[in-house]
Amino acid sequence: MNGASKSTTIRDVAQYVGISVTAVSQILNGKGDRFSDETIRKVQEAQRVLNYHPNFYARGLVGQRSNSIGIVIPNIMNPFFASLVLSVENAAIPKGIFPQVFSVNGFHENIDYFIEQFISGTQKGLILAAPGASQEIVDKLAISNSLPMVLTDQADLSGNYDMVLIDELKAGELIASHLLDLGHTRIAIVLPFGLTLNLKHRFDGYKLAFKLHHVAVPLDLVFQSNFDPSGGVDAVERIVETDATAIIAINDDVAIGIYRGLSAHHKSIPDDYSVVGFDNINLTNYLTPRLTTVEQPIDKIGEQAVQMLVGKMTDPTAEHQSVILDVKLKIRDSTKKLEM
Amino acid sequence: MNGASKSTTIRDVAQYVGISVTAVSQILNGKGDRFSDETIRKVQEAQRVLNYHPNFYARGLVGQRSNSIGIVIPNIMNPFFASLVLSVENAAIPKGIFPQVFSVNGFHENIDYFIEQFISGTQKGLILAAPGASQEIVDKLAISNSLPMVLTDQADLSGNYDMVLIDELKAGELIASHLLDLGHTRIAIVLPFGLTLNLKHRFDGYKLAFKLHHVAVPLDLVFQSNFDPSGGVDAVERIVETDATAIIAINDDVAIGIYRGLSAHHKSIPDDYSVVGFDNINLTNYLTPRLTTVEQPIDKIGEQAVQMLVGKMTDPTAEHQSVILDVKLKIRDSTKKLEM
DNA sequence: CTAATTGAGTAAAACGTTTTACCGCTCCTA
DNA sequence: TAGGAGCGGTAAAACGTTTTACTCAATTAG
Repeated sequence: MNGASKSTTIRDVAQYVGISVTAVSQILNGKGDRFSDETIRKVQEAQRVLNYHPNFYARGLVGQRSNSIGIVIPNIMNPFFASLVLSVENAAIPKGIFPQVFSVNGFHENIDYFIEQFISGTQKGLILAAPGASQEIVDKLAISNSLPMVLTDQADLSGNYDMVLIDELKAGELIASHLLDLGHTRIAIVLPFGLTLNLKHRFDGYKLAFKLHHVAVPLDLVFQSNFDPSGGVDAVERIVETDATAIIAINDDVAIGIYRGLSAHHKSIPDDYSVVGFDNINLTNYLTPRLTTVEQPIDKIGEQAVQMLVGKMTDPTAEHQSVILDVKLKIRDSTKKLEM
Repeated sequence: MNGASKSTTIRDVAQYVGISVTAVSQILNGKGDRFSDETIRKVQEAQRVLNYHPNFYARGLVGQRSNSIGIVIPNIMNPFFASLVLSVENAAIPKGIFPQVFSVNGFHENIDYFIEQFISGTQKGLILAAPGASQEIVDKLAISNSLPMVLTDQADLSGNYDMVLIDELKAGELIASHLLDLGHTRIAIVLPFGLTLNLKHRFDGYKLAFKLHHVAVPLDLVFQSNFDPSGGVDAVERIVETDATAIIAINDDVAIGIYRGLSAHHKSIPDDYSVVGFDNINLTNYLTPRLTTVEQPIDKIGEQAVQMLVGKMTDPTAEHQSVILDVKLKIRDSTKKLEM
């Protein structure tokens, strides 16, 4: 099966130099001050000549620590999660911590496997950004190895976890208020099929804004669809049958689909419909018209998550805490005053 | 430092059940047919009660294999690489192989660290999709641990590697021919700053098409820019100063920037400019107008890469081979006949 | 001249598994 | 009733490190 010849071990280099294994280990780990310069030199040379690389597993086995954290995301194709990964990397790598990405995608059946094989064991901590993950899975991850863990993009009421969240209520209110201020009252809302806790909060924010504006919440204009551009296209098919004049998308990806759907119906944004997205992914600035959307402070999210995780790793007994980050409405060209 | 108490080992389980370590190991690995149902049951229960999880390192140390392969990508934000990851996952996971993503992003300085700590050691093989990676890095990865490796999106002339490539020459020719057939001759070409080998081939394809159409290659219309949407915007600033009537982008991401740039200049696609992308990322179907682009058979790429890697892993002495996959031009709404 | 110190190095335990080779018992078959 | 076959199980080696506790000689201090 394994045709490759055994790779060189520390014993080989010890033998090559004519010295003990201990010495080699110490020297190669920078703890060999007490050895003679001559010996040190010879060991280093031997390492090069023999192309010796310490075995990852052996090393892990003895010193139980690694400096790697994991980040679990549901879908690598969603630009929001891609930026989240990037932001975590930016925060962690300068600290000497190396994140490893676990993109769970469709493979929910395999999450157990991931947990068993990779996450617990190799990772010293975990950032979980899997809004779809069931409580069961979350608990399993946490309990399975008392792994320090930070939840993000995912609220949890149990109080058992550290979390970094955004102010969903405010976000929802900002969006709806903006449209209401522009004179829209018949506002369609495109949601995914299952509402996670944070989306419920956002929805509460919408409702609050309507209440404050003394406008009835247009519950007849709430639509459910997939979480990607295709979902936006679908939703438009139903929305054009109504008297809606504005559309709130659950995220920018869906908004992109909405752009497409409206365009196929020869409807103009923002003349016929105002459209609002969520996340402020890179692309939104490149759409025509530029998309009005809510900016998540994604750099801060990554930074906070890493910081909290490190805290948890150094002191696992610390109290659980959560931070709620602020959001901003980026008003661009996809929304405009309703003309009567 | 480490506040967590020692986690339970296989020995604890064995002791709890009152049985040997061997038995526990076998049973838990599904190789315990020969043990009594009663014992099996007790072991499973003990595993649950004690919350036992095999130690990753110990396991890796003894059976030198893992069933994990690595995939190295330059930039997780680029949808093409995101889909590549997805396609590799789709091909690998059903085979029981679990890919791990190494998104190198800006951290070229750290690639050494990645190699030492994670890639060689834990991974049984590597898919390298890092077109920017220097020959030096590629060689280092390969030599450092005689790691089976497959290159993709990256040609290498040394013949030392397995590769899965696409027919860049044909791709280039298809694009240019399509535009030439539509009557365009003043065709702008947007390239990144450094030309990798595969891009050179593609450029050769462009030139071939011009030659076959007896049209001079418009070398004065070759522009260089960043590899992302911002690059497209920049390029447009320069292109609008010329007499170009069509634009070939290096990839869809850049094409999106071109859309934006042209829109800012109140130019219409395809009336004022025909635009062609590359990659056929998901989004291209959702743009308005829908983008004419070249489809990379991304599912096949992932599948091939995994398959070749597995081959290499089972027989590392096998000859190096490369496969070249076919591409297709997806003609959509962003290109049209030049009106005189 | 003895005792303590330093310098350069080593032996062996430990980490937690998997795997190989065995063991003893009971039951069947010739 | 001897000799295999199952059955249910175990002991111990091996994987490649790091780390702890030594050893031995040479030098220095008193």
